[in-house]
Amino acid sequence: MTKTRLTAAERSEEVLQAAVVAFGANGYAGTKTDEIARLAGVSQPYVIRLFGTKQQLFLATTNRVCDKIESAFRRAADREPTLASLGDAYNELMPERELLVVLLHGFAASSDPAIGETVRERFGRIHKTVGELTGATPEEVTRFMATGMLLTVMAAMQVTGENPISCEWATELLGSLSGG
Amino acid sequence: MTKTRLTAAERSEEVLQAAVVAFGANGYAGTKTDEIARLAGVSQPYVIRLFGTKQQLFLATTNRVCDKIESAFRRAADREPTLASLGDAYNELMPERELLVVLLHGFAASSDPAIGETVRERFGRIHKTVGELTGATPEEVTRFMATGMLLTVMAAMQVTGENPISCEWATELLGSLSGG
DNA sequence: CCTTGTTGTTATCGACTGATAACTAGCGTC
DNA sequence: GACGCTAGTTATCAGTCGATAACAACAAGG
Repeated sequence: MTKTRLTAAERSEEVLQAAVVAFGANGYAGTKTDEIARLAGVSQPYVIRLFGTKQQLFLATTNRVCDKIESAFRRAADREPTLASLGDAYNELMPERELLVVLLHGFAASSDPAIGETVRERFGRIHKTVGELTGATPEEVTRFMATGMLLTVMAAMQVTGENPISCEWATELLGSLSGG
Repeated sequence: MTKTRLTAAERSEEVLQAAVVAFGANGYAGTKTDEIARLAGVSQPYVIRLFGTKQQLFLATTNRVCDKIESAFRRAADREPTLASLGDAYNELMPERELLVVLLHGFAASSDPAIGETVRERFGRIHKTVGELTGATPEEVTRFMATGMLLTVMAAMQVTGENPISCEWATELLGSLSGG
C-alpha cells in the first residue's frame, strides 16, 4: 500500500502513464476518467483536477506518446541514420502496444477540433523528423510511414504485441514485411 | 417531406447509410444512436428496434463498408487485374471519406470482442482478396495494404477528401505517393 | 504547535444516452 | 369496413460519466 504523497507533477506523471494504457485500450470516447483514476490509484475527481478536462488529458497523453516515438527515432538515428534503423526502433516500441495505438485513437478522434489539430501537427512532425534524420527520399519516407500505419492498425486489432490473437493473415503479412 | 412508409428492410438500408456517415465522423463510442436516427429521419428507439443494439448496428455498418470496398476492388480487377487498378478504385472511394474511416474506427474499437473479431475477419478477407485478384506477390500486397492504411488514416485526419484541411506535410506526402 | 499551502478524498450534481414499453397509424385483405 | 400486421412514435427509465464543491489529511516553516 503505497500511501505515499507525491507532488502534483509526480502524480500527473503516473496518471499520464495510466492514461496511455487506458486510452490505448479503449480510445478517447470509450475511456472513462474513472478507469484512468483507478489505474493510477487515485480518485476520479483528482484526475480531472490535475488535467482540467478529459480532453486536455487526452491531448497530454497524445503529446507524450509522440514525444516517446520521436525520441526513440532520434536515438536510433544516433546509432545509424537509416530507415531500417528507425524501423527497428518502431518495432522495439511495439511491446508497449498501447503506446502506438494511442496515436491511432488520436487520428480516430480527429473530429474533435482540438484533437484533430494536435494530431495533424504531431503526425506531420514525425513525418518531417523521419525525413531529416535519415535523409531518405520523400517516396521512401512515405513508404516508411505507410508501413508504420499498417503495423499500428494491426496492433490495434491485437494481432501483434505480447500475446497476440493468432490470425492466419497476420502472420503471413508480418512475414512479408521483413522482406519489404 | 417524405412521410412515406417504407418496409423495415428499406428503412434499415437508410439507417445504415446514415450510420456510415455518423460512425465515420465520430467512431463507435463517440456516436449516439440519436444522431444516426436524426440523419436517417426516424426516431432513436426505432433505430434500436431495427438493429437490436448499437453494437449490432455498428457491426452491420462495418460489414456494409467492407462489402463496398471489396466489390469496388472486384470491379476494378474485372477491368484490369493489377494493384494499380485497385489503387485507383480505392482512390475513387475516397470522396466518401466516411466509408473508409468507418473501417479505421472499427480497428480502433477492437477492444470490444465482437467488433475485434469482425474487423479482423474482414481485414484478412480484403487482404486475401487483393492477393487473389491481382496475383501480386505477398510483399506487393502488403505494401498495397500499408499504403491503404496511410490513406485511411489521413482521411480520418481530414487532410484528404472533398474540402480537406490544408496541411503542408499532407500535400507533400500525397505527391510522393503517386510516384511510389 | 499552529498556520498555511498543497495533496487528496467523499459526496453529489446534472446532463446524457441506450434501451424498453406502451401506444398510434397506415395499408392490405377478406 | 373491420381486422390484423407491420411501421413508427412518444414517454420514460436506469445507468453512466465528467465535472464541481466542500472537506480532510499531511508536510513544512516560523
